[in-house]
Amino acid sequence: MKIVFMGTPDFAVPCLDICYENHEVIGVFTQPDRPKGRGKKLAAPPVKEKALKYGLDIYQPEKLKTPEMVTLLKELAPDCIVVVAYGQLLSKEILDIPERGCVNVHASLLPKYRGASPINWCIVQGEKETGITTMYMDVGLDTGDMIHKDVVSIGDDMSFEELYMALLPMGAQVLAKTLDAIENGSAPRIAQNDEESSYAPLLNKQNTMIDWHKSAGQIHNHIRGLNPIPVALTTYEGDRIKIFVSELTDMKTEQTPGTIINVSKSGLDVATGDGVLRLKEVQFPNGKRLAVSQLILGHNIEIGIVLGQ
RNA sequence: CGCGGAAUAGAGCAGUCUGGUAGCUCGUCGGGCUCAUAACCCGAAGGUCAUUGGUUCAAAUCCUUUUUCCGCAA
Repeated sequence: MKIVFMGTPDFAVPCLDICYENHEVIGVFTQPDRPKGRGKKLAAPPVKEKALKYGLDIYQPEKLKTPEMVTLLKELAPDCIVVVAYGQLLSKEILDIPERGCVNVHASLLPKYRGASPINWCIVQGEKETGITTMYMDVGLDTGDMIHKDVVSIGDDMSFEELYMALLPMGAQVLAKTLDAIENGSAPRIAQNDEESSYAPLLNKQNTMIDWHKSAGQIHNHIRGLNPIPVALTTYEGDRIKIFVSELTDMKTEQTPGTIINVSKSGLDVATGDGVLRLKEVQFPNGKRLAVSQLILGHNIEIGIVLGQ
């Protein structure tokens, strides 16, 4: 099939590989280069880097919903448009262009966790399993009819990073299966049950701060679901510190939530709204990400200090 | 040149403001204690104080060049 591929971050790259290997990619759409990092350096999205290696035609429109882009896509005349974490919505006009429809790869078991950060939210909410869903796109946000679904289980201490690495190749596998089915006309159309849907909003600075009044289990999920991006935050004596890894304990306490009740090589034991959570890996300002056993060699962490104040 | 911070032993840090003997906690090595140990005791090795130039009798410390790293903001 002739495919137009739309995608931007790392997660979309293996999907581009699959399209390139099994089909004819006649155009790649990705977000424009943006100033990134500390200086102001212009950085190309990962999908663009890979498309350049393949020598594919690259388009980076600021806005996709323009008459020029619609005309361009009509001229390209793809059989199918594949969208993976592109970052822009497609209008009805564009959705109607490819004869075999527009396919989206989404990193959750739809209709749950529609939206921008499904992988993070699955862990934060303590889900036991998640997966990849492919669907025919419609004008809604991740609301189209589903095609294929693959499931992966989530371990109790699995971090976002680990789950992400598991889903990365899976996305490409499911996409490959889906494209084959579309090509030979055997792709199902399974409507989503909106009653069961939930939404995974983009994570921002507001919801990365740890609320120590929650239970140890909830905070543990929060920390591992945000590790390493965008990472759970709290404060220590006014300094913002990042928390990467935590561990559940059997301990109980009546201390104010956030209070450091013990410091050892094993970690920082912190009181929560329900139970005690042991912090294993943290990062202080100007410092590197450190295991607590390393941290306490040079930092004097005082018992009794209350985090998050 | 978006804003700010940092670079000191293998690791994590103090010392810099106020220039004057290179320090702490770990780790490593040797020895001791112990039924034994990641525990405890004694001892040792290990630094061109990131880099360039300057000021000074004297620079980790003050001024300056470059590089790298971190946080914020995007």
